[in-house]
Amino acid sequence: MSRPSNAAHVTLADVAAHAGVSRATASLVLRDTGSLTEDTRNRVRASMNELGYVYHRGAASLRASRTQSIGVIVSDISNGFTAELTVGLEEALAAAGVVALIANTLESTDRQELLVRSMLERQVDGLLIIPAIGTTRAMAERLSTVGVPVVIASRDIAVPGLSYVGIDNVTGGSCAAEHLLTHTNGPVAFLGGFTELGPRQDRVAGIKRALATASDAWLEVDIPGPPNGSWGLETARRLLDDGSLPPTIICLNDQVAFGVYRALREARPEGPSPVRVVSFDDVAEAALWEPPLTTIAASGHEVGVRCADILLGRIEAPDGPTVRTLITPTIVVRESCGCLV
Amino acid sequence: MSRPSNAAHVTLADVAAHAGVSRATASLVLRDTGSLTEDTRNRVRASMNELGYVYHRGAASLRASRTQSIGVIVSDISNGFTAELTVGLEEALAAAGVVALIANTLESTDRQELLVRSMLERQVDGLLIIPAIGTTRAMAERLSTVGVPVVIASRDIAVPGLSYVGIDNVTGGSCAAEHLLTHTNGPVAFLGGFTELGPRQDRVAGIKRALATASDAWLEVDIPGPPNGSWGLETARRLLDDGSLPPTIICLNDQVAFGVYRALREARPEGPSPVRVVSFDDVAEAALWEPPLTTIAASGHEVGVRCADILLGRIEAPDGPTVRTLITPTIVVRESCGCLV
DNA sequence: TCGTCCAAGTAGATCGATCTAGTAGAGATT
DNA sequence: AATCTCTACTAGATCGATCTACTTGGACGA
Repeated sequence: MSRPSNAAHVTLADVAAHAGVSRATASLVLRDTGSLTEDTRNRVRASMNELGYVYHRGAASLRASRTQSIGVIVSDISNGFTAELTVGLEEALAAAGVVALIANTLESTDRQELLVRSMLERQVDGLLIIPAIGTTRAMAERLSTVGVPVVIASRDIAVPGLSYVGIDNVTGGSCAAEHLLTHTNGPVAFLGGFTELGPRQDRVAGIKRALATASDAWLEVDIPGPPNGSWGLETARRLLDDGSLPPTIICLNDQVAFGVYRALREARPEGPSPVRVVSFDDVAEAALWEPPLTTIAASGHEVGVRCADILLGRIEAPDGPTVRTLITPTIVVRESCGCLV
Repeated sequence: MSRPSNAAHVTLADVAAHAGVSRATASLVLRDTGSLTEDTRNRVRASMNELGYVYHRGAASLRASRTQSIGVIVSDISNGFTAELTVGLEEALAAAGVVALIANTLESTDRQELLVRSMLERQVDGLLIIPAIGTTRAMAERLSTVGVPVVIASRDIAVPGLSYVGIDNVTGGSCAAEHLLTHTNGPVAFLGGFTELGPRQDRVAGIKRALATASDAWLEVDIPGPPNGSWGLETARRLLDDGSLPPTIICLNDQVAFGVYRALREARPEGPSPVRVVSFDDVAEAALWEPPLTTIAASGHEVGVRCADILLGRIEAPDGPTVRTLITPTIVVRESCGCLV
């Protein structure tokens, strides 16, 4: 190979000199614009390959208006829904030749502010944020003045100037409750989720709305908590000890439901419990669980694609309107709700 | 608020003028170097705040050697181990003031090449890559000439000039098999994983090594496949139909094990099967599963931290040696292996 | 033959920070 | 008094691409 890898740094000027054209012409080749003969383009491209030229986007961003990148700041990438969202986003952005640069706040608002700064320093063309817990309205308002389009995902903070894409959790919640009402009644529990976040608030609101239509069912237990299996396990254990766990349970997500089932098995090792459980998310394990979980599925992928569409649109037309989109979830009926047994 | 948000763009020159100093001085304040009075620093910082100055890293990267960012290119961010790895990495980098820019190849080598390019165009100070399936040695060799330190994680491609951090899967495999040998014998199955990837190769190697020490146990079934639950379910169904599923099963990961258990439940709805299963990863659901999974746990977090250390070290000392680190996994004994029942 | 138009390409200023090579002035040393 | 050192600060070149405003040479119409 004739890779001149010891040359400190190959610039467009080097390429231009090698190809016998001016820097301006080489630049036109890079951006596939201007009127140049195909022969010139090929010669320049050949020189780029031969010299191992690497585009210097920082230098370009001094004059060009776009960097073909958007910043993605998520609260927790290890959350399955979030991961799925970024995949949908990246797929949709790839078609437009835009790269997503992802970073994690780990639910720290300090880190969130730092990452927003950092992304803006890198001249991203747009910003997608899943706000960390504790993000205040003031912080969100500041985002509307950063100079690039911003989309908030998953956790709603309604602020003028910011677009929002999320799941219609009110419908999700009522959907869960309505399904249970078709074949059960009595006290209902809702377990998990942080009260300061939209998803829990909306799901509970939807559940209450649905239960209000029935005279013989009511939300008796409503306990907030972390959205994971170990919290679900501990909490269900405690309620079982008290004898205060209703036989109808709606869990914030599948993870909490897994924990609840573990507690039920500990309490009754001899066989399945007669509880009815509905949860949210439909992670991969939900279908494999014993019993297979009835769960409210929402497509993170779809949310991601929608975010990409909005961002690309607003980058194209910065004065366009901000958008609010809710993706409607669907119920996946399996066995945990009790109706197929 | 006195936010002059309509000003097109605030530059260091504007800040300097506002604070009554030169651009050079303002730059020294930014970088916290040089000898300046505390009074001058404060005055400049006040001007930055007042004018809403945003650092332009692209411009800086024309002259400065560092961008305080490293590119992270992963094959699939929705994989729990990968997500955990990025979290460890980001935590360790944050302490050094370095930002990780993460992107997903979705297991496409084309996209991988594109993302490597894109990261280099952005002048990242280092690169962490979990190679996509199908990454050739030639591709990896090209990575050693990119001019910044590169660390390969998880999927080993031994190439001079590249560092590697991964899990000691040979030990993991032999550990799984040795544990099973303490209370079972006969035919063993290994299910899942792509043959072209190191993790499967190494785990099988470790298993074979351990089984070789026993006269009454052997690897009878060895089927590669995607590392997910639905493949595990289908494959176990097929083997059960054939009557060729050994009662001792090692699964590539917990997901595959979940699928296998689903198939077992379908086949014997009346109660638990007498199989012994060990898998890898110890995802959150493993402890909640019925039966709780015995699994080989490896810390993605630890791998991420180690990668950060190596990258930061090599950025500091570019001529330092490349490093190869293996993190030793540990077995988490629960009930699926049959020994606690 | 002249003027116009167009395709193909270029020179040089420019973006915003950083770096080099200084300067001015105060205090210490001989 | 002359020299040296040190602190605090600065002018101007510079990084690598892009953009504006040209030039050049040929084709075409009248």
